[in-house]
Amino acid sequence: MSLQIGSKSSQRRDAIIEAFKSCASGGRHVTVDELFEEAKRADPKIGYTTVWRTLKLLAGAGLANPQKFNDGFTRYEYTKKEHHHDHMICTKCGRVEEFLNPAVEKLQNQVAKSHGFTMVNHKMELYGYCKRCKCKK
Amino acid sequence: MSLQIGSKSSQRRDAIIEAFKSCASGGRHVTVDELFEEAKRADPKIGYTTVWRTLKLLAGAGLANPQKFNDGFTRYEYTKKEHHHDHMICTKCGRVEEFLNPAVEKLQNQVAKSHGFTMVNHKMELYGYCKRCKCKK
DNA sequence: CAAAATAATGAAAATGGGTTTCACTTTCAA
DNA sequence: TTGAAAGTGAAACCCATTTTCATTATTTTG
Repeated sequence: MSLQIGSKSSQRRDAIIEAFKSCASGGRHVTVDELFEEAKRADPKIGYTTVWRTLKLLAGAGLANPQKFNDGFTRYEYTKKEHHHDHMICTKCGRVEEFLNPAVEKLQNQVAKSHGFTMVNHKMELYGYCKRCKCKK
Repeated sequence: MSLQIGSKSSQRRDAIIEAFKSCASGGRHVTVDELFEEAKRADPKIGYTTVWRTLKLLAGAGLANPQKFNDGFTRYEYTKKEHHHDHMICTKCGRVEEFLNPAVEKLQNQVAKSHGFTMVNHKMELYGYCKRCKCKK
């Protein structure tokens, strides 16, 4: 039930991972602080550093994916799935939606190739107003 | 000859803008520090803060475009041209190449629309090895 | 042209997210 | 049981960015 990451188990770490899973399962992209707040509800003694370290560990293990958008914060998404995807970020409410468009992916490869560029990675972000916010505006 | 930005002219500012133009004209994406170094060659008394402020002013005036890639630095590109473009970043030598692919742009709009998203802005970055670095690897 | 008003400047300090340190605690294997 | 190894958290550190403030340069005004 507890994800083995280091060589020793730890209730705190488990709690953080649990919190991360429940917090980020809906596809949410959480910041360290957000997860810290969430984890404190399970155990108020948990410190920021441990949350940060746990996210690093998860990222190292391929279970969390760090993303940097334009607001300066590093956000982590839960990656049970391994498939690549891109992001749509609502600049009003902060909502992040994921999407994957094979045609875009293919085009990116073509563009890279035509420039003699060996692409190992890429990133695409659409900024604007999500379905909900576009009305309220 | 000197770009009027504030309400008073300033030799320092002019020198910084000159440096930026020569520095970034080749399409280079310069950091504040890089421009600072360059500007000091024109006038050693120029301070970092003034360079930073001038870049802010230029950005506000639409003459410089701030970009954040994955290395933590803000880079400014010179925008005489208003057209949008995306970036290919070599993770080895740091070289940044610009490109624009109309098909990609069109697809991005389609993707956004199909998600009920009103896109006001977007960003695409390809990370990998540029023509030069791919061989040396 | 002198003096007052206003803008620009740069050194230094503050900010803030991220990362490391270190003394202390917990876990686990022998 | 016990001590070596891993985990923890508070505090310190890092470092690009931003703000502050006393000083300097430029412009305006009398």
